[in-house]
Amino acid sequence: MKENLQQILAHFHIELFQHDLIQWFQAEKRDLPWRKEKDPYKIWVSEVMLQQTRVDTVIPYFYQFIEKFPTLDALADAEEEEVLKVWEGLGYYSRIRHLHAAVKEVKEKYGGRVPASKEQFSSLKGVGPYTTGAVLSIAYDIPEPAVDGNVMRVLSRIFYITDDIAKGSTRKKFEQIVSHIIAHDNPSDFNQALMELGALICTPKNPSCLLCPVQRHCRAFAEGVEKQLPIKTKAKAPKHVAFRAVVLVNEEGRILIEKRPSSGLLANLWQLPNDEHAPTLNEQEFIKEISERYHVLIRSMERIDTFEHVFSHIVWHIEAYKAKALQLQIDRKTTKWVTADELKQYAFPVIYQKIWQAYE
DNA sequence: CATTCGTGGAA
DNA sequence: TTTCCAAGAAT
Repeated sequence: MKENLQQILAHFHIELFQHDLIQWFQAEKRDLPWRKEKDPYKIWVSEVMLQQTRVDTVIPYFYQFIEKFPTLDALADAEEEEVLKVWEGLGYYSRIRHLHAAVKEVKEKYGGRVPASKEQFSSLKGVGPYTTGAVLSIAYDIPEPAVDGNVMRVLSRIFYITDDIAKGSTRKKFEQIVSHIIAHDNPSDFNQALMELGALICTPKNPSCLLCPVQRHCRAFAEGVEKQLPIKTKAKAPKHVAFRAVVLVNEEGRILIEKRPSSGLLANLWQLPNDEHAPTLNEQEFIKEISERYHVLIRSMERIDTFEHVFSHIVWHIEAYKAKALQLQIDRKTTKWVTADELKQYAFPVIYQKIWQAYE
C-alpha cells in the first residue's frame, strides 16, 4: 500500500515483460471487428460501447452502429432519436448521448478529425481517463496508459498489489505503473495486450496461469495467491421499487407512449404509462393516477403479467396491465399515441420491451 | 470519495 | 438460484 513505484518495479524486467506480452498478443489476439482498421472514430465508438459491457454483447451493436453511422460526420448529423434507437438494449444510455455531443464538437471545432491531443480529446463529453488512453494509444500510437478493470486485475497479480480496485484513487496508482512499463515502440499492442490477457488468461475467478505468457513475471503466481487478487470490496445491495405500468389503447387502436426525462435513469428513452413516481397501493388508485396524469378515461383494465427487472443499483417490480381508454387530450410534448407499427422506431428500455411483448 | 447510471452471460 | 460482473464516466 505505502510502497512507492521504485519498490513495486524492483527486480521487474520491463523489456522482457513487454516482449513476452506483445508476442503473445500478436499470436493469440481475437479477430474483433474494431481491430480491422485504425479509424480513430471506430476505435472510439468501440471503446465507448465496451465500457462495462462484454465483447460478445458489443459485437452485433458495433456492426449495426457503423453500418448506420459509418463516419464521424454521419453520427454528428444524425437525430438523437435515431441514435438512441441503435443503442437500444445496450444500457448506460448516457454513453451514447455524450458520444453524440462529443462527435458534434469534434466536427465543429476540429473539422471532424478526432484530436490526437490528450488535452483536447479528454475534454470531450463521455471521455474519461480510460477512454483517453485507449483511443490515443490504439488509434494514434501515443504511449498513454489505458487502465480498465482487466488491467487492474492483471497488474494486481503481477505486482502483488493489494489496494482495493473498487476505490477510485487506486486507478491512478496503476496508471503510474503502466506509464513506466508501457512499450513506447508499440503502445497500442501493449495496452490491448494487457486487456486481452485479462479477458482470456488472467480471468477473475480461475486464471489460466499455466498458459500465461507472463507467468515468470507474476509475483502473485510465485506466491500462489493469484486467486486472492485483486482485492475488491462488494457493491451494496440494490434498492427495491414496485410500481405499475399499462398498455393504454385508444378508440383507434393507438398506444400511448411517453418520453422519459432528459436526465437520470434511462434518460430520453420511451416508456409505457406508469406510476413510477407515485406508486399506488391498489388498482383503483392506479386507474385514478393514470387517468389524471395522462388525461384519459379508463374504460376497462386487466393485469397481464408481473415482471422483475434488475439494474445495477435498483430492482424494479412491475405489475403490467392492459387497458382500453378514451383519449381526452391530444399529444403533449412528452406523450404520443402511436400505432403498433410506429412503436418500433422509438427506443425503449428492455423492461418495457418485455411488457409490450407480453401484451402482443 | 461514494453514488448513479443497464444489461445479459458466466460461474 | 445467487452472485458477480464487463475495455467507466459523470455527479
